[in-house]
Amino acid sequence: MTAKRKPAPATAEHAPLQLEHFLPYRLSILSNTISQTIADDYQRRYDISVTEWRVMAVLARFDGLSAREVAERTAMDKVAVSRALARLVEAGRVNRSIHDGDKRRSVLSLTEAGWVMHDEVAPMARAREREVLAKLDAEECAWLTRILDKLQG
Amino acid sequence: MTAKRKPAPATAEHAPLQLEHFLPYRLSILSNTISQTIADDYQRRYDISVTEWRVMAVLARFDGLSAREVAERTAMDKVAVSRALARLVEAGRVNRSIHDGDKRRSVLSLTEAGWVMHDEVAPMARAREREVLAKLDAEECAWLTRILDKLQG
DNA sequence: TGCAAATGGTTACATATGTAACTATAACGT
DNA sequence: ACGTTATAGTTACATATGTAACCATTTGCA
Repeated sequence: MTAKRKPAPATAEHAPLQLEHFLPYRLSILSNTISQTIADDYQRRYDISVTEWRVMAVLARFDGLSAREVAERTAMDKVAVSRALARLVEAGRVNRSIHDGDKRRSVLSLTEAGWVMHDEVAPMARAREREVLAKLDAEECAWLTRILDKLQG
Repeated sequence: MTAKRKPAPATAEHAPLQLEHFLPYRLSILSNTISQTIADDYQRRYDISVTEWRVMAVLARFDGLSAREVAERTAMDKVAVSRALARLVEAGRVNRSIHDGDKRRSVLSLTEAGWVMHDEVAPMARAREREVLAKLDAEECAWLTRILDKLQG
């Protein structure tokens, strides 16, 4: 029977990565787990994707943005935003009109239905975030914020 | 001209999320940025995806795993692993044979070519991780590890 | 003016990913 | 031994995402 789970003989020479201690890998797992947990709350119920929800969240805060501005604020690329908007407008959650002085730009805002959905989803999202952060004490929370700031800056 | 960038009038009642302070969102951006930076180092050069690289990294450490065991160790689902393996075997980077006592199982290991590539990519990945962590001081690094442990546990 | 370059946005294509159904083999209980 | 159930892995389909090419409009400047 073949040897199993035994480190490869050549380990020392080859210095393989230890994925479970490798920051990019750990972040990726953590991020996916958390985002998916939150998305599970609303994806089925409202038939909406994470990217669409992000667009709505931005429009809830900043009324009248153009698609490009939405892209900036969500860190999505313009194609992804265009697609999300197509679905959101189709579903009657976002209103799209044309900018007065520039016919290329759209002017975007949530519809009444969009607001209704937003007001149901936003508290759920916040609650999930609290659940995650509940695993940390106040000091750890503060460090986390600080660390994220430094890593992203 | 339409008002722009002004918070929506109904902000108070609707309590929109502030994406830039929302943990799941921040993690997602950070994780994607870092993973993509590393992937840029090898994707073009070796024509390999992040998932394929992860499979190779695991096989570099644990010789003779089955596909299911690879899936466990990479936190990928079995379909993703199956697809990654198909490409890796095709490209001559991974060797697949059948388990002695169980014809369902595969027995996987890196080929010589797989090792060569591994030995070029692994140091680059580690170097990128160091670049990221260089933004933090020793204390912050220690907290980050501790926080990730708690969030994932 | 008027024409090249830039910008906002969409479309088209290729590739990636998730879910469910499927095949083959093995394990289990009678 | 034998039918049921579980497991390893692949295939098929639908959906998502990234890249490049594209149209329309606007800007900059000769």
